[in-house]
Amino acid sequence: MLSRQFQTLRHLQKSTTTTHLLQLQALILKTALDRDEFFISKFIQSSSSVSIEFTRLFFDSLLPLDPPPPIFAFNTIIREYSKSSSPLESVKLFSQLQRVGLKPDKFTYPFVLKSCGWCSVIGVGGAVHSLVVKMGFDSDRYVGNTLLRMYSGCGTIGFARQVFDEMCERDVVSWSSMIAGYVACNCPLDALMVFQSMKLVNQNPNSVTLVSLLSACTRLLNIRIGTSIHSHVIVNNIKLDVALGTALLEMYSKCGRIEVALQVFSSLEEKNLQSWTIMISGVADHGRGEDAISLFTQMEENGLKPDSLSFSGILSACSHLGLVEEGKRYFDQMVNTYGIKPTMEHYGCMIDMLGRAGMIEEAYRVIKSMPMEPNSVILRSFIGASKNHGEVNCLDENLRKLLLQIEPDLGGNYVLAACVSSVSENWNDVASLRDAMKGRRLKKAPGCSWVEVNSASSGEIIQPAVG
DNA sequence: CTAGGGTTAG
Repeated sequence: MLSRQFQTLRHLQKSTTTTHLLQLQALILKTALDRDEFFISKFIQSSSSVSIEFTRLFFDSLLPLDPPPPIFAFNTIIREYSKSSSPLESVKLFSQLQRVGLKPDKFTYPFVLKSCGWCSVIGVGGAVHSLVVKMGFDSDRYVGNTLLRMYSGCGTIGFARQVFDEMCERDVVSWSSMIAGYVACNCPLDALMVFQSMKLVNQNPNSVTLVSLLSACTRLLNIRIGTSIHSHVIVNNIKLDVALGTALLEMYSKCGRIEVALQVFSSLEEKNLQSWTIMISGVADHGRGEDAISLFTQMEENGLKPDSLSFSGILSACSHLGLVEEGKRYFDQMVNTYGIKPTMEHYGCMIDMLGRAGMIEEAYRVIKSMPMEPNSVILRSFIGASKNHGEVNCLDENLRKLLLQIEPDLGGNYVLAACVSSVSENWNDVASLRDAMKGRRLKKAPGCSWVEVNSASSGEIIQPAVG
């Protein structure tokens, strides 16, 4: 029997089509392997990489059996669905297993909760949470940690925090998940405060924790804490893997230390698409367009395929450096060679680039060719360029109106609109400008509400003081 | 005879 299983599984490894899989299914039925719990799970696991749909058909054919498929088989297919493009199927299977009289175990919950977080279905996730508590699985660390992630994946960080606070034991994963959750919902200061508590209970951060902390520093533009994390890495001999290295070079780059970022970048043993892209955007943001182009070429030579964000970096470099021909070439390459659909940001770079170069008509043609309505950044850039190049007379009035319509609360837009409006209109009249803005509350620039603490003993990760 | 949780660009 064992050799038969082995043989069938080896066939499975070679299977690439559903026809092969159907032949295998016939074989399984003939040899009664569908009664073998161990085999079924292995089969589900391997065949779902070929086709999850087929795997489901196979699994459904087992459902009417008596006894029903073992919980292990359910867990396996639920896990496979949580990794697939239709994670909601794992939720359906979760209720189905209860309908055939089986009880979810401590492995079932993490898989189904992962799907809930992925699909952002807080309703289902909450229901599963109640079940977790009712069945007494809330003391399981894995279950607790996936609950936390489910809530933060659903954008409900308060619930995530509540799960975290009520956990009876927290490990480094719980702390890292909580910190990552705060970073993801754009509360980097809360992330640092969680880390402060983490130090108080003597829980050591690992490299995953540090990646999230660096991300928090990047958002706060806090080079001091970022640097202290770097020294912690060096003092504690923590390996600079791709994730940590990329987070570190991003922190330096976004905080204006482009030279240090380049140093970290070149010291990385392994670089992935993200490392290259962040480095390219970094030098581009520092006005070093030639370096961006050279890095982009090196990246392609290293066999990496640029994605949508890589092109954002290189296009913004072209725009800042006024490299119109290169920019057009990259845009064309993106669409025609790599088949990437341009986003608002890509169009923004092109329009900005053409506008700065005084190619107003061509920039206008790009706006008209966009499949979506231009956003305020693009409109401001284009209207500003028209003004700077003295081409306000042929400006499309609709674009000017559109800007005030989609972003009526930004005062500067009225100034810009007034500058490019024809004299016959009354935008230049202060009274009517005030009238147009009546009742509008203008946006204030965000301020920094906290003060740094100055204590940089090496290896010690410093903390912000909350003001 | 088997399985589970956390990380990076906007």
